[in-house]
Amino acid sequence: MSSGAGRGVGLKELSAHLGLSPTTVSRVLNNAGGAFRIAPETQRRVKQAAAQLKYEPNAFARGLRKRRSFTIGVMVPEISEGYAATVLGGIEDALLQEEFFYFVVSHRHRNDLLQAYPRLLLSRSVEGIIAVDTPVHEDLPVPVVAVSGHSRKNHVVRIELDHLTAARLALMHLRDLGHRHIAFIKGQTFSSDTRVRWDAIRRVCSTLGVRIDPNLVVQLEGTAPGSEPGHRAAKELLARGARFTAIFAFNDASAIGAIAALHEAGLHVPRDVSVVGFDDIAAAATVHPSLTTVRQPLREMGQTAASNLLQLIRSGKREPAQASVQISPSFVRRHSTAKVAP
Amino acid sequence: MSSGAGRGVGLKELSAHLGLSPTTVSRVLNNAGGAFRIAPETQRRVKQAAAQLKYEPNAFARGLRKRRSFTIGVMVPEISEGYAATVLGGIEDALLQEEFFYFVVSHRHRNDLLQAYPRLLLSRSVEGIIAVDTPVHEDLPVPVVAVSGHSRKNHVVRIELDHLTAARLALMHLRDLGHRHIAFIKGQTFSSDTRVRWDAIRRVCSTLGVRIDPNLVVQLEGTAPGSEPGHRAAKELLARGARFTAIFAFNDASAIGAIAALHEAGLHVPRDVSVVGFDDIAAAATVHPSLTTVRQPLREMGQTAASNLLQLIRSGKREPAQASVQISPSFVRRHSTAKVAP
DNA sequence: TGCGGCAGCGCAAACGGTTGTGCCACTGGT
DNA sequence: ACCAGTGGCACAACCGTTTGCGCTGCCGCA
Repeated sequence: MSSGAGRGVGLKELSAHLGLSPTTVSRVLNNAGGAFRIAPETQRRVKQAAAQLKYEPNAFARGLRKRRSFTIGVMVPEISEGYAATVLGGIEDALLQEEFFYFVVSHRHRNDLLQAYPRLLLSRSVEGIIAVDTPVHEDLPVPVVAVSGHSRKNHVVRIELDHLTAARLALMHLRDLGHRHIAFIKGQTFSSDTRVRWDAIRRVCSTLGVRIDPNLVVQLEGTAPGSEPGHRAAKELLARGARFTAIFAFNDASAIGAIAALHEAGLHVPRDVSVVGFDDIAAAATVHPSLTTVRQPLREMGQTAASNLLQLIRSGKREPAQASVQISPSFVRRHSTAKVAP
Repeated sequence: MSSGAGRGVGLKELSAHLGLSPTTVSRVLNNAGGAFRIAPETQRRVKQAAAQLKYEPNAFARGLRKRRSFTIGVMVPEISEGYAATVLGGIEDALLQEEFFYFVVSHRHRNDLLQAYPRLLLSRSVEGIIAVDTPVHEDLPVPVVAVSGHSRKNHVVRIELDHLTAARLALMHLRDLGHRHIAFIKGQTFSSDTRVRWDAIRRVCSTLGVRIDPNLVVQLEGTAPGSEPGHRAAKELLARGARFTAIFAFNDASAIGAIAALHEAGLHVPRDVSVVGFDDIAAAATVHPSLTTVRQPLREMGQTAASNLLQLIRSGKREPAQASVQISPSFVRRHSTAKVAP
């Protein structure tokens, strides 16, 4: 009854208990002690009492007054998918040591949610937003960092893979193994990485002198998750009858589907056809044969996104120092690629 | 300049724009209109202006006054792992239609974080907590729902798989295929499901008349993620030299590792040995041979957890109506099991 | 004409902290 | 003995919404 009906002790109770004003207690606990000349002995008493009574400042009141929430919002297509979850892991790494929390929302490509969520997040007073593989339409009053979202907005920092290096890693590997007839599985049109990754492949191919046969290029179709679209794409490739000794797939899931299709056609991987994936998802190491792939350091991309956002928040400026941060892919050689048969 | 330095319009600006008091506007927007006799025409004007000026109430001020946050906290071991991410997807399904947001924290089995996070979440005024595969030590002043957390706390609602049915599905399948010598891979001691799942297996075995040979029981060891612990466990099993025709693994990851070990030993799956996994992770469908497994409906478990928590929050009582909610597993038959050779 | 009643709205005090400014007492210099 | 300077703390306004209560008219009834 004495300490009120609310949960925990408030600044009122604490200061009454100490015989001080809320002002003084607040100043001590916020370390305004230096600037505001509170007696060292008083500071000691205050801190001790706060610890003893387990005082926790009310986040609402503090946020209201200071106009800070120490919270950011993260928009992802779907949290349950490995891509987003891994990036979130990296985001969390960077945030929690700075005492920041985050809200996550999955828009599932629904347009109404894509419109509504930024506003809802803002009404929750987030201090910044990270958009993971998500387009940002509106101009927002807080800093925004995009991971793999190729937004044209010029005040949005983009964290993106160095696709040129990625393409080079895969294609040089295949070239060094002797492959000359390489087939490509492009991503679905709605996927934000499709275009930029394909552009990179074309540029690297022309640099390396690798010819791209239009007859050896297929595209993933449909929104089905997993390996099914890749399976279909590879079947179409086989149906065309053109000769090829290697496939560079858009991602690991489609590479796995392609391998299944090759097996069904009586072809052996990697003896008859080598396959290179992209992403290095968990399954890449466990499928048979294990997948040679270009690894996207998703966790690191999340970390980079979060620390960049925190920097923008601290600086108080919405305008970033640099509009884009490139992340380097690495190459994971496993057992789905081999020297081309003589 | 006119609308203030703050972000977005506030109740002040909106009411000034309308020539009304903040009181009236607030009442209309909160639908206290019926009780508080606001003219229908006025209500219309208010709502229209609010929509037009994109007014969003400040969550801090509202939370401060109403002592509600419309936010819950979710504790998981590690957000980037598929298990947690899938459960989170279900949680989100149930929360967002109720206008609730959630904070996620990953404790990574670190004891200091396990202690600190509940307090931190509370200081953010969460109205409830969902603990996913996470022990809850303290007695918290908000409702708590545990997913696969074998907590003894009696005021915590547990959402748990019906392990008895799960064991029955797998063991009846193996029995019907003719298997009599079944090996078991138990989970790591720190995993919360290990004990309860093993208990279920023992009970079902005795019901079905299946003998458990202690020499055919091994245990996962180490915190390494992925299939490595299962690989080691299966090697030990083989080293013991006892005859078996099937393995029931603790989870899909260890089943995949076990299959690799069997292959290395020159055994064919499923011709020589059948393998049943648990969970139905994404990789289960893509490994070779694809994995017969007991599917845990993780997303549904997340949904159930969230809607139960919301109910507790609404009721204002911390004490649940029922201490435990059982979720039914299903059985996914793929290609890692076959009839025992005659 | 007087008055009760109600429809329609506003006043001001919360909620729990932070912060610009002011007040008091003491100290030391001259 | 007087005043300036400073150390140590408190006053009160403020952040943006909600909410108990009260105020103003106008209408109807006697």
